[in-house]
Amino acid sequence: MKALKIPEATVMRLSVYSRYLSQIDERGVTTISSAEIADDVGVSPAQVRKDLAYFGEFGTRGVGYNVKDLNYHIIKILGLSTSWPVIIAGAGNLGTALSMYGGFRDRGFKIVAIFDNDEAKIGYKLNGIEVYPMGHLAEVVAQKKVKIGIIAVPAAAAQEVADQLVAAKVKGILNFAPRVINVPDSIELRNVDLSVNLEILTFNLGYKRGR
Amino acid sequence: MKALKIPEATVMRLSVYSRYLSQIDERGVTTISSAEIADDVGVSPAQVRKDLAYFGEFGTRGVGYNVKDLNYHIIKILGLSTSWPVIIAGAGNLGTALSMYGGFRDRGFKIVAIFDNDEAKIGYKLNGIEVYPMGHLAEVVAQKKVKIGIIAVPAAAAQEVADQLVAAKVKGILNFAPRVINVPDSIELRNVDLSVNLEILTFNLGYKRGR
DNA sequence: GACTGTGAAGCCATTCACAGCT
DNA sequence: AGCTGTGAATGGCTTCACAGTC
Repeated sequence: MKALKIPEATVMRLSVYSRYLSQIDERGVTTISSAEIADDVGVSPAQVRKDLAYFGEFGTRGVGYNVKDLNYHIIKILGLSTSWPVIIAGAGNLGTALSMYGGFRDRGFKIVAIFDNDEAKIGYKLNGIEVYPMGHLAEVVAQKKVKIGIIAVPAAAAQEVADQLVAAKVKGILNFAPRVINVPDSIELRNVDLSVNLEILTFNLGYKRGR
Repeated sequence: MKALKIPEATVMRLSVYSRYLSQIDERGVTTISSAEIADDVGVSPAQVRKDLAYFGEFGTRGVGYNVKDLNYHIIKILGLSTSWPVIIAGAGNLGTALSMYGGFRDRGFKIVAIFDNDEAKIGYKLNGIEVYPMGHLAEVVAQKKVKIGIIAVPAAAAQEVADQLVAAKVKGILNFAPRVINVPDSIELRNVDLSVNLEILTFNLGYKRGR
């Protein structure tokens, strides 16, 4: 149970399991089996058990898992036991939507500031979060101990903003701009290209007729 | 070149290659090698060639690939040669952001309608796209020959909206609500959970110190 | 000489199947 | 009896290495 290499797919599923456990916890379910989890989130029962086995033993043989307890452990594994301050670069539609997105808040992320170059937007509050000029980025990151930055600017500005985030010493970047950006290896970069997902959909619709 | 099983990872990368090729095409680059593509998008050269090999031979040995030509073929493979009419369920922040997202339009997707239950929003135009009441969903889908629906409603309403999309006979659904939803096997469903991506980031920040 | 296309090898993730608990 | 935890087997994706072509 040491820090072996954890497949990224496993981490992704843990995140999904956790949200699922929160759901059923709200409904008052106290115990659940790997088979039920698997069924509801769409994976195999062995997969669920293997994923958890990377991190320890959380179940009871013959019984299953305690919902609250398992969720607590997964949240801890994912590093979500403490709240993460996050900033968003770009106060356009996507940046605004992300700043109001409940799914972040529910999971321990707190958007502490938004940055934009548009004079007209600066100083205003979006959903209670102040919009600062891009020039203040490094200052706010340092002051609020921000480790994660979200890029929600147009593709053309993405690399420049990424450079500023790196200079401001964030540790991780979530990039929503549909552009390949470069950062040092020491920075965790994840790209969320929204149209990639639509394109996989169109590919599948056209291609796998016989499944 | 029959319809073998294509790895989803391959399709995802093709989408990325295509966007990358569009980028360098704009800069006037006419020829490119698998090594350069690989380097810039962050995969191995052999990977690039294998991905393309599933669909044919698009390069010239000793030379490389013609940028425009290769991009044309990938776009065709992804099913993007013709424009896809798409609808969005949910006129909240996320729905609005998605309706204005340039990344969709650039790739051949056309948002033709938005649906919401909020009386106040109905009839208005968001970025030139009319907002209809949810009740009109099936009608608009049929009339505009919509094959793809995007779910951008709160988690609590996601399953109900999914059911309506299925009833309206869309073929594919892109779900942005952070909730597990169920649809018949014949429907292509893809989930984009925005916080999953942040959570993989926090996991990596906490876990893989020694990489 | 340079770079693609591809069988073979290697590696990693998922599934199987059963021992181990409760 | 039921369900977890896990070594072994399987399957699939990625990398290697080189033959083929320009």
